[in-house]
Amino acid sequence: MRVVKTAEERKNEILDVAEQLFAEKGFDNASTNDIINRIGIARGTLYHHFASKEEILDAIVDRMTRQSISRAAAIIADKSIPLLQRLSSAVISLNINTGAGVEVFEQIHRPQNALLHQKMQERLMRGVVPLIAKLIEEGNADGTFDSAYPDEAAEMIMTYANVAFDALAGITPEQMERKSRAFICHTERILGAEKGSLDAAIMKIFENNSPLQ
Amino acid sequence: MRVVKTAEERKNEILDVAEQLFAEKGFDNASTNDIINRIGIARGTLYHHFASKEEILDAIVDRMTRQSISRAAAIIADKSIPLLQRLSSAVISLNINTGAGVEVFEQIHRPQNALLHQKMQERLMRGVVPLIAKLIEEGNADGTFDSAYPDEAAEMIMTYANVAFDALAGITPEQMERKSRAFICHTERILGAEKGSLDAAIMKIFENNSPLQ
DNA sequence: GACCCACCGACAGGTTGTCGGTGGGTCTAA
DNA sequence: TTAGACCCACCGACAACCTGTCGGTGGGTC
Repeated sequence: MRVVKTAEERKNEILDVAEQLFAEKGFDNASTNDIINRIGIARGTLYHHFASKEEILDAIVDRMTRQSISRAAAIIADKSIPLLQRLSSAVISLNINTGAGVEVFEQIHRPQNALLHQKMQERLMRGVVPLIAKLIEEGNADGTFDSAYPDEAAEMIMTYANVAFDALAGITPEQMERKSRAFICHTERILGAEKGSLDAAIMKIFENNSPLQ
Repeated sequence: MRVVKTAEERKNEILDVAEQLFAEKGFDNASTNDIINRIGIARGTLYHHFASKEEILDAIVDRMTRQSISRAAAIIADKSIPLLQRLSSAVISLNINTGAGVEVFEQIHRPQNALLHQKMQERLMRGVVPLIAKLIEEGNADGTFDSAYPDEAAEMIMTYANVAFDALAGITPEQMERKSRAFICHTERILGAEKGSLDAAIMKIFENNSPLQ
């Protein structure tokens, strides 16, 4: 029996299942047959809504990053929060949670998902770096920071955050602690912030019970 | 007429052609048929020497990175060269030339080669970061640097160098200049080196006519 | 009752990896 | 010096997938 849905409804259904499958098996190993079988639609239906498998991937990346970026943008724009706390919250929000569930997020970093990972990183970077750079300029103006290269500083900080806090598999809490401390220290230095100032801001975030969103 | 070669000879032949093809068309778009046709061997021959297409990719990554890493290691170990110059030379040598020709190197960053790129980066990082970290410790001891986290500092610097100096396509010389200056400035800050000290060291390298090797 | 568009599924043309068999080169023994 | 045995690089047909195409169909709406 043929089930008809609106294009948008069906598209989202396809993206949901594809996201699941790409996370489970990797982009290369998950086939379009897997997708249509799990949904129960025909081959032609899938290709009626998406021109190619890669277009499905792009749509997923779009969906996943859009949410993260707009959340970070909201944090950054909220001038009622102290500058250093806005910076920390934004960076943390991007790396703790990328919009999807944790299992999905964990699987992204397997070699089979290199393409997905690269596309997500590129998209995230393109969206967030300019926002962070603005924040750094704000800090330059009020004396919190002393950075001659706000854009490049933002790029370096975000790049490292993205890459370094990727492969968390099999890391001990002590290693994680050290890694985080090092990241904070280096970020302070890059921005020319007072030593310990960022660290203090982060502490304050975690004192409030809602570190994110 | 059947041509017989030693296993090693044939393996290298396969890797040479595969490297060419992956660079030309990308890992996904270059098929094993392309490889065997260009060489003029049968399907079975290729799979007699390599268990899978991915194993071929791994072997190529291995070959390409091994050379770069050992060159950087040689520079770093040469204590007759001033510390700051060793650091600069090593980092530059890794990013200017990754062992292969320029055309090959340029193609690595296209989306189709995400897997190759990721594998190369991981391998390069794993090989080089410990060496740079040792160098930083050396600088800590003699007062050139002041770094509480040598490993993480090395990781951050190398990560950014790898990622940032990847997508050079369509960048103007001015942008490149600015990007490089920013990178040098941030590296000095991360390492706690005196301002301008790294910059001076790099200038000296380029005064001698042989900046690399 | 006509029209639109989501849906269908067979099919073409490609892919990777397998497997039983073959023959060139070498080593040994008569 | 020659005959034979053996090893292993080589072969190519084949199975089992894969992605993307296309002419056709029917449910819902106007």
